[in-house]
Amino acid sequence: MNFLPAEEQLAILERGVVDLVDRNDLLQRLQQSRDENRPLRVKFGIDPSSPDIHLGHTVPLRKLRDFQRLGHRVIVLWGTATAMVGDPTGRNKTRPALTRDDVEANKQTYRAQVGAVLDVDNLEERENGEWFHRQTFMDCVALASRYTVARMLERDDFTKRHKAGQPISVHEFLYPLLQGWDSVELQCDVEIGGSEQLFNLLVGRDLQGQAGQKPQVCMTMPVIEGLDGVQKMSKSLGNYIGVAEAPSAQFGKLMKVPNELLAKYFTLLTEVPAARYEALLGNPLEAKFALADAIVGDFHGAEAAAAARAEYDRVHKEGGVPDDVPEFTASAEDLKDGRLWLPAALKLGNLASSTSDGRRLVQGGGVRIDGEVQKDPKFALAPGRYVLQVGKAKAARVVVPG
RNA sequence: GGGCGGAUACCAAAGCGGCCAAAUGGACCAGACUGUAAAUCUGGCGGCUCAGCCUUCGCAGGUUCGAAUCCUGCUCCGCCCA
Repeated sequence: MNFLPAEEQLAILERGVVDLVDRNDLLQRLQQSRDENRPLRVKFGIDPSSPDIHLGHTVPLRKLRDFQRLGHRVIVLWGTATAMVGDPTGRNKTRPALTRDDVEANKQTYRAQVGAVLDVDNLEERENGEWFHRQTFMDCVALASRYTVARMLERDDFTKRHKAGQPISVHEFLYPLLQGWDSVELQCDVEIGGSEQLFNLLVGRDLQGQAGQKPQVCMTMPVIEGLDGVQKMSKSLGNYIGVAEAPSAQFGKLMKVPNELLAKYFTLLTEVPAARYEALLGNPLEAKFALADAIVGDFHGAEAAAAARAEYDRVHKEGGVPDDVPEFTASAEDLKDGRLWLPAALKLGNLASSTSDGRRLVQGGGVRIDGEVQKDPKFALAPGRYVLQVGKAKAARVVVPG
């Protein structure tokens, strides 16, 4: 492996980074790694606590890919043990307890999706269950003795909760220690995490130092906001863009990203050089097309991206009907007098959550049949084939049997 | 262990015997305006072929012509003291 000069590597690795503890240390290690022709060990922990990954997760994954491309050793650490503890960072609600089976199942789906960013053939995969599942309670006590309450309380969210009189469970103090211990077990040179993870990453440094290892470099990446532009991207908030989603779905969602977030999305989710996208930002619409092109192209290829764009244009510019409209056929018992009541059709096609909802949408003028607005809630479809649309993005094809 | 307070729709939060499917705000959905987004305005936001009806206000009973509102028990949660 021929490593690039350390400074060049650093320039690539620094893009988009929030915290880097510490920069000089990283530079030196890169230098040393090059001199000794030894790749750095770079850890990223994933708790398989939810089954899907979205663009937010890809931010650190992309950083790992940078490391991977530069010839370093990327370790994906599956938090099979920690997922069961639950990371309290930034949460005000207790996570639902996961079973080992849940964790394993989530891990498998995650894994497939991680491949969308990382070269999975060139990856060290580990699980912290390897060591934590076999340790005893006394090991846990020993680990807990390595850190003080005062230091734990330094963590921002602990401080806040403590001051606000909100409860902090004892096991929540354990989480950073477990995560930090992973770094000791794996002898990491670098650990990557979201910016809210900084404290946890720093605990790893301390524990490594105590264990006689050279403390790891900590690198944190920004947490990206989702489509609402306010809250961090997350599946449960419904403001996410999934890695596994279809090209047209991703494209459509990317076009809904708030303008203010464009620069951030470009930096963190694409490789478009800063000079290029900054020039584009003057025209947010064009910039957004470029963004969607880049990202969809990344996951699905340039051709699929172009097709998604063409479809987007057709639907949004010309008021056309999307491709791949799901089709469903009404059954005899859905019909009344041989016709299908429109609100019922909307419900059947998942365009409305209930017939009441469907009725309201119709009355509100949000429903089109073959492109024509139909505002009569009593309207019923005669036998035939129709395209039903609710708003711009939602559509379904219905077949009413004759 | 003792004392006090609370549980209302997706969230927050009014309501405290009929005028309550339940104020208000946020989120969300649709419409207008924009070829993106934002801002603004409008409508909607339990279910039902719906000018009407049905099921909701932690859970289970009860009092009343009538309960989200009163009573009893239960569950859960928060705060304070120890």
